[in-house]
Amino acid sequence: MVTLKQIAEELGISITTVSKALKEYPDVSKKTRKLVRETAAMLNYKPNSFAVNLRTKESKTIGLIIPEIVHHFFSSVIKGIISQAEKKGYLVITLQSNESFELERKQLDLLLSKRVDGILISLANGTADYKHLTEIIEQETPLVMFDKIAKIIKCSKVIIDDRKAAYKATEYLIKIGCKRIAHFRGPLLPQNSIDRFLGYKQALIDYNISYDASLVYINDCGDMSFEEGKNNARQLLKDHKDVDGIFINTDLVAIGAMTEFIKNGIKVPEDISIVGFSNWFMASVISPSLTTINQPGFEMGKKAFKILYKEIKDRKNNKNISFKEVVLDADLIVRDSTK
Amino acid sequence: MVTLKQIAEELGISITTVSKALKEYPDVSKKTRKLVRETAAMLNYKPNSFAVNLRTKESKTIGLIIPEIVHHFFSSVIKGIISQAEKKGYLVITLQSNESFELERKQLDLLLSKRVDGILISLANGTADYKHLTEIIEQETPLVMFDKIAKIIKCSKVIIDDRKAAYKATEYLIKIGCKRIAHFRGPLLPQNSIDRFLGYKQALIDYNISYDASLVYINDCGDMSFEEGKNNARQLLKDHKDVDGIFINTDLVAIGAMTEFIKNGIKVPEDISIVGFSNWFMASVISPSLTTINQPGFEMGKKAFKILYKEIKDRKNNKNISFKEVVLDADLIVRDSTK
DNA sequence: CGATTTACCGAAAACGTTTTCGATAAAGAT
DNA sequence: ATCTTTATCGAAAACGTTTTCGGTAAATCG
Repeated sequence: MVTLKQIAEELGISITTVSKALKEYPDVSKKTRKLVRETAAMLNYKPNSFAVNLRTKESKTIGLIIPEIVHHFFSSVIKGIISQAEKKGYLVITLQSNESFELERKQLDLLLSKRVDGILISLANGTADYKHLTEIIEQETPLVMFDKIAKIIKCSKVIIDDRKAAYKATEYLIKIGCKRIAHFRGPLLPQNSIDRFLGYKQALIDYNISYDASLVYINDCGDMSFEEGKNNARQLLKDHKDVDGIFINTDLVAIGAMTEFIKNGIKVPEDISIVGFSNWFMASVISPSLTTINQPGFEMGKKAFKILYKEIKDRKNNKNISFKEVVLDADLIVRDSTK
Repeated sequence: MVTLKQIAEELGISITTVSKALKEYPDVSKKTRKLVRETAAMLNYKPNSFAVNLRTKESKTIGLIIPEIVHHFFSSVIKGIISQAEKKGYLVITLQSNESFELERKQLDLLLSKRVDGILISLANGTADYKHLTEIIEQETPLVMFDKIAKIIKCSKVIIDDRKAAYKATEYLIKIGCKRIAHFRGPLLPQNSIDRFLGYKQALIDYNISYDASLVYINDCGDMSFEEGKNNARQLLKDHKDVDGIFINTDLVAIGAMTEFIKNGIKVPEDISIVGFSNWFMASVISPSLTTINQPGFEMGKKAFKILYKEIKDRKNNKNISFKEVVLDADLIVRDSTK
């Protein structure tokens, strides 16, 4: 591997001058600058990033922790982050927490010891203790959270308004005439599930429909989502034959449920209207196509990186940083699963 | 950030001894070793990886280039790679080529200038020029290719036997009694599409069914896969009403096609048997469930990293490395879309 | 008791860059 | 001719490790 030293020796000048020539310093003559550039190109010189990192104390690398890679929404986010990072000359190291708090903490430690310039994270479902996050902030490593966040933590965040989106979904069901509306919700812990549930509940209340806890079914939204959807649908048919609308936490669960309804001779949307959540691409493709909330993963990833980038830059220039909280639009997309 | 120097000063000993104590060198007494460990823990010392990298000339980081992140198969591969890399203390930087040759080359350059310890790559569809790959090998950076590979390049590879798998799929259609078997193939370039087509053709020949080029339809397998499946199915119904079996390059296309058949009153599998490729998780979930070839993405990722890891280690110890070519099993999974 | 081994420690070089600060020579000003 | 400015360059320190190579003191041996 060719170094500055070798270029310097080749030309009989100092390392300093070579370095400066390559970095457009004003105190090196046009002639030597040209000369240096040419021989650098000739020798196929590439700066040793290890040395640059050590010297400049930054690696132009950020860390990313997500709960699960094999997931349409999260892989969209990753794509958004990487595409935006690339534009700014940053690379991204991806790790996954597998929805485990312990792993999440470990991965965070890993990233810190690698001294990434900043960290993007979407929390695991189980994360309720935030010490590992506050430590990062105290260490002055820029941190921005997205989608699955902890509201208490003082850092930038980019999210959708889950509550509002759920409200919109439920409100739509009400407006098309549904009287008895069930909800398949996610796990008890992540804020998103809670917010979606609260949005659902609020809409009912605002439109004078009494809230009935027995109409709320829980699922994990894990690997077995589709099956869970089917199971919940089956159970619902037993418990409440009068339900005419369901707002479901996740598209895949919704599709599972819809499949089960159709299999049992229940017509969608004639007998039951269904609204999902995510706008997973299969939602537009199945039959009947699924009315759902669009969760803009790609945009979320882009925005999250942009904010992180600004914080990294500001920190570098000793500007005081102010935390941002961006709420992305999550629109209702009406399709054929609602009448 | 606390350094070796600070620990040394705290204890009134040399940096050397601190470093050695932390790394279990034999020539430091139990007492000082204990002392050093304790104060290091107390001060929350973390080695500066930039300095370590520079000194040891390795970053414990590998690069990964894939054509597309938002894709079930590839995200499974990523997951396999990351999970395995983590076990060995490696982090992975992910980039995507977006199926563009130009981008692929650029990303490769990026990784090289970051001096990753090794590179994993799955080629873009358009890649036909391999200079950028041979350059890496000449630079002695370990490289292993997976799934979408270039056979000519001298490096380790992990793949499935696309041809054999396609043969199995087609053979199965023949054995269950299909007489007129169509094929929806992928683009002309990547070796996988070619091999799957060749496997299809070979099976026909071996079982004395004449190959009819008009029964082969092409699709891009891009974002519009589902639509392509529908379109091809529609076209097939116009052109060849006598077809009773189809082997389709990708599950999503297959599902699109199946949807279209069912919509037009063609019964699957009674009228037409369909075999897909990938074993995308929706394949088991739709109705009728899809017979398909299982493409083991997670295992492929794990295996690819394992091989890369060995090459990195061998290179470090100046052992001569021998390239491996691992062919993973890709079994036929029989479900309800074939009679 | 002298010689040799053993146990423990530290000085210093090296990795390759960036950046500060001085030095020199040429050019310009008076 | 002297003084000041400008243009151009390089020495050297620093970033924080790792590792080689001696060196000293204590322990062991004959």
